[in-house]
Amino acid sequence: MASLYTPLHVAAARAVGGDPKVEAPPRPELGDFAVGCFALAKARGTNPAQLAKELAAAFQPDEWLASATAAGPFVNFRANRAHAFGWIVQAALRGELLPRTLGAGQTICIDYGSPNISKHLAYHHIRGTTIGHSLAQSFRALGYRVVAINFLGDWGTTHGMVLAAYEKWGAPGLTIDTLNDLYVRFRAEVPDAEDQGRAYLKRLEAGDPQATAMWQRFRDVSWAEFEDVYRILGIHYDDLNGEAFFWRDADRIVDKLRADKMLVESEGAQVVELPGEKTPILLLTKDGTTLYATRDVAAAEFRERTYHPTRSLYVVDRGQSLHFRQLFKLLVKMGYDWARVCEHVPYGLVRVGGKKTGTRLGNVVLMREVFAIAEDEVRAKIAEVNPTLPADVVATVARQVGIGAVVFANLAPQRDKDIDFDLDKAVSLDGDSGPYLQYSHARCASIIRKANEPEAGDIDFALLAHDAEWAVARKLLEFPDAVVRATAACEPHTICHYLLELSADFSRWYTLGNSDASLRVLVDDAPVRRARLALVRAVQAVLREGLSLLGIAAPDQM
RNA sequence: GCACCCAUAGCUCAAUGGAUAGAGCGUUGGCCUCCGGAGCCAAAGGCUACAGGUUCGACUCCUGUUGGGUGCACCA
Repeated sequence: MASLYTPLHVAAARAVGGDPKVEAPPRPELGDFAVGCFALAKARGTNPAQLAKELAAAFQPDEWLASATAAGPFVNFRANRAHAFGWIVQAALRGELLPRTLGAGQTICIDYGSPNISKHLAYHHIRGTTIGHSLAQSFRALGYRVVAINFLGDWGTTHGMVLAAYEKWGAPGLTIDTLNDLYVRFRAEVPDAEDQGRAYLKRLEAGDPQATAMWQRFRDVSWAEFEDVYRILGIHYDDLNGEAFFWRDADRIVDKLRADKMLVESEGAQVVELPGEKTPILLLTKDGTTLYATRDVAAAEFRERTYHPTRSLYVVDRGQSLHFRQLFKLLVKMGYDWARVCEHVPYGLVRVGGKKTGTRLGNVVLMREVFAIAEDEVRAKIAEVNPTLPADVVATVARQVGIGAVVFANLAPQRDKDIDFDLDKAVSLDGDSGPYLQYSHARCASIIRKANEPEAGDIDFALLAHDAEWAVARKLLEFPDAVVRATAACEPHTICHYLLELSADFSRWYTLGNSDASLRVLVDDAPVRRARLALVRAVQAVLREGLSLLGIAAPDQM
């Protein structure tokens, strides 16, 4: 089950036999594909270095691979470049580098974003939102059916508190700012805020029409603002059933647990003891109001019943690990064997000043503020380096590139890493950044614009003789592996780093033309120009799709 | 107290158990009468927190220690 998504990888594996891993050698001068002979030698009871030597000696060149050499326990293969170029460019242009049917017939539920209503979208929300969106895009690209779920936090004691605060003080117009302020003030000034919140929740769960109408308005106001942000980020949700959609299931769930003798009363609340857990999981308060665990059970049942997913992902910060571990154990205890498809996909905190942020902690940085600053940075940069860009293009590009910078900065580190919020870094346009990828793409587009010639039918790829050109093509071959690994491990950052490498290889090749005009793409020699242009088109296609998998736009100029 | 996560260049981060641990930022020095310099090249910078273990091979897996972060019943 090695990662063999191209005919060249398959050829290398076949030359060795068995089911080997085909990887890139650490240095290109060693070859294009490497296969370690450790496992095979062990199976045959021979020495890996000796086996590698024999395999290299027995190697017969084919249309894909030109030669094989043994290097210690590795066999290194060199591609038949001219033939490989043709396949790579064609596959890239047709969008066939990725295994498009890998996920055929499989459904992936992804719960991500899922903010609380009546509260700001803070900067730290961007982490889970962008990770989830990138995973959704990547699974879709591989042919999985994806259900993007926004499990809106629109029920519970918190919202009882906002309603109670509104009743107490009112608000100067209903916006998410005024609602957020109500919540913060209520917690700060009312000693028994939580009790009052629960009392109001009880009214909601009893069907109080006034309370329900008010709650609905708060939800609508909140969603309108969230939707604006999702539009900017290019996110579309398939399922918007928030917590409020599920609280009515609590009675049925509790009754079932009681009938199955799992429910225990502890300190007046309804709980379930879980194997291996010191603290039980709470289902109902002593007032009888529902708790999030109960609503999560209902939501999990709904997702299984409605979508029957092969994987059901919860992209939620690491702070909720314990909750999800308990939730999944509860599902198992309830006899749901489908609970094994549920996975918590945790990510590290976005810290400010080394500390966790939160509405209650009062140290939130707003997402829209960071976006605005990023856009300003881009506008300033454009004024400096590309002053002739038309004003309407500037407006669009400033947003695309500004957002690209912020999104990339959040996707590039591994999920588990905590991130310290650093404004300069989040909006950086230089170095390993979203704008660098976008810039590489825009350069490709610029060359193609300037060439102004149709994609030629007959291309002699043997004319691409420079190592820098081959390095680019070789890197294109790694695109499928980067995307498959991203989905398998739920780690979008593998795509980020792949695209940085591709852009770097492209830029290196491109820059050769600065000192040696014969190495430029747009040379007078028509056959050479056509071949190089085809390679540029292939790079552009992969950059564009790769960026889309990250949820980042790919403007043609910037 | 218990649990989970993290520790790699001055800083921010990479590295499917494999070959000489790589980028960016910052520092120093180069490269466009330009196919877009938001770029490229080069130099300098490492006992991969520490100590053991597993194996042909460990930044990667296991155990312990230290340091930091986050959770641990009526918030979500």
